[in-house]
Amino acid sequence: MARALIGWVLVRHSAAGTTSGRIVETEAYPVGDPASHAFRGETARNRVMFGQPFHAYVYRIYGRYWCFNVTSEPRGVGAGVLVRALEPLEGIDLMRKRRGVEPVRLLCSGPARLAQALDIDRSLDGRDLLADPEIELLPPRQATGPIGSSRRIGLTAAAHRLLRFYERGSPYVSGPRRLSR
DNA sequence: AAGAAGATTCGCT
DNA sequence: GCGAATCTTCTTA
Repeated sequence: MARALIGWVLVRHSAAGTTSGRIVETEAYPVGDPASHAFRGETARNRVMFGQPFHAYVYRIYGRYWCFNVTSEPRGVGAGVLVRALEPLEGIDLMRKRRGVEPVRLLCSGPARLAQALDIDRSLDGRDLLADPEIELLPPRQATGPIGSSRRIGLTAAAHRLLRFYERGSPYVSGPRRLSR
């Protein structure tokens, strides 16, 4: 599913306006993965991961940022996909205002950056991404380019597995340019 | 009740 | 490349 989500469009409707972007980078956190928040069972934080698929799992990281995930398994099974980067589509000036930076390439190229650009926080945790009025996930509108995979970023546990997926050559992928090749 | 670690980003060297 | 920022969550005592 992490691979399949490349090219889908994440749309955020808020009072300030609409922002959206094409998903160009994801990471999978499957069942049995020691790096997954769901690995040690259900808790107050990760409870959404054990609910229905295609719902938003939003958590705080390092005390200052938010990360957005798409749940991926049926009720009772804890797993999800971290959305790591978007190619900005709508609301670019609003994203600039929220992020405090100008270059389009820096607006959504990282999990916490895209959450800030789309004003995603804990209030969206648990939302149905196929039916919610404020945040929605739409199928690809255009052809998706070739997809690459690599080890995941920033992890200590199970870092060797090829569970990161990205659109090859996209300038909107997180990290240094080599990560998009 | 206290402490350590964390799916990151940014600024400075 | 390195360290700080900053706080929630989970683990251990």
